[in-house]
Amino acid sequence: MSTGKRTGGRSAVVLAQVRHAVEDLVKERGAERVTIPLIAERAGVNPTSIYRRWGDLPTMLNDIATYRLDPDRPLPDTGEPRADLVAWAGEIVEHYAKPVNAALLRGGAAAAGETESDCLRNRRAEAVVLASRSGAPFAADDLIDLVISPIIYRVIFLPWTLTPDLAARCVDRLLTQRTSGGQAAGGEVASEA
Amino acid sequence: MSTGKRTGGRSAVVLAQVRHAVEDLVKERGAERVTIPLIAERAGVNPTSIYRRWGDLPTMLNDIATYRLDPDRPLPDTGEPRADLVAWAGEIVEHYAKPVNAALLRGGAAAAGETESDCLRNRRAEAVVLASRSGAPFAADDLIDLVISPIIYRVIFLPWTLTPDLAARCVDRLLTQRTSGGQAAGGEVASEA
DNA sequence: CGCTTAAAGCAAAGATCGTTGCGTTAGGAG
DNA sequence: CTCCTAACGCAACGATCTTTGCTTTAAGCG
Repeated sequence: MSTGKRTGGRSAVVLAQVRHAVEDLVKERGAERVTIPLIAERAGVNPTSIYRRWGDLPTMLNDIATYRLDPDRPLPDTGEPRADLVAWAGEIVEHYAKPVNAALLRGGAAAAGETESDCLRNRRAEAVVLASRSGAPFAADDLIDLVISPIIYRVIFLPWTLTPDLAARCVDRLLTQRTSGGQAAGGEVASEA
Repeated sequence: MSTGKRTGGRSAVVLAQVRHAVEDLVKERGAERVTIPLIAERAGVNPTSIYRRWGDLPTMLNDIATYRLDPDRPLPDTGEPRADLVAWAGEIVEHYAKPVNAALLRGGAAAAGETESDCLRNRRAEAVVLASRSGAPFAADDLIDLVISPIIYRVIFLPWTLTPDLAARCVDRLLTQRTSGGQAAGGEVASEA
């Protein structure tokens, strides 16, 4: 009885149905107008199952928003830094350009705050990895301020301004900045990775 | 009967009490765990009044988050661009460094999306003004990407990394960036101002 | 100082949500 | 194949939340 948890079969099906329903409803009504009974009905699942698995709505939204883009997808690593960064940032833009994922992110934002376990923590962990590659002329904090932040801000508040070139624009700003003083300030933020 | 609306006296008092209650409760329970009856009780006001005035919770949260920092506060204008920008950005950082306002912002984020009437629209309008001052070597979009975004991102997801020098760091990045190609790309975003 | 009516209070009915106890289904190990 | 039990379904209850019709208060105007 190694784990005791059940991962396959019915559980997995229910989970998939619930995720699907959440995405649908969040897309068409906004994260704030979604309720658990609503999701359960759409998913063809009993509300009790949802309550037992997640406890409450913010938790569920944050959870689903977190594991949507990646379990352990590999970071681009062609040896060409700029290309890798653009590819990475582009993935994020592309992902959140879909209204479903944007709405989920907004829901996750509402649940963020005190704790570090918000739905973007994986992204920050990736930033730390990218910034620590040998020769990277920027710190993880720069990646957060210059690449992640603009993308996420636009996703949440100005989704209609998301363009395919946003990733490249941000990366270029990052790489052409004078590494003034800084670079020693990195890693203080996402130290959990 | 010029307007028909009532702005003074009791209405104003109720409004103030409600705002106060919302801020209290959002601070101590998080925007996601606040309900209208709860607010009404804390404010010493009848729930019906709130339902009638705002309709529902997301609307109210967004509304209160919007008009908290400024009706028509004047933008810094000393003639010294860098100082003005740092003062402006500093106001924003200082404002959202208070947990109350950060929590409200998260609630507003959840309600944002399709429409432009989110709780940061006034900030973007200010960015347009600042970018259009004669001689400003940046566009409104740069101000959004390099100053507003990093601040807001940290407020929502990494509030404990908000430091007093953040404003200056962002402004310096803005002013030392090579105005590469760009500067013609401004104003497409917050044209409502 | 009265009139008009926007906005708040009150109370009760209706809808929705979240919890809990118990029976049923089916994953996983032996 | 069989047993054990994690996870789901069902049903009923209690606790909120939301709406609605009516009454009361007081802002703004003549």
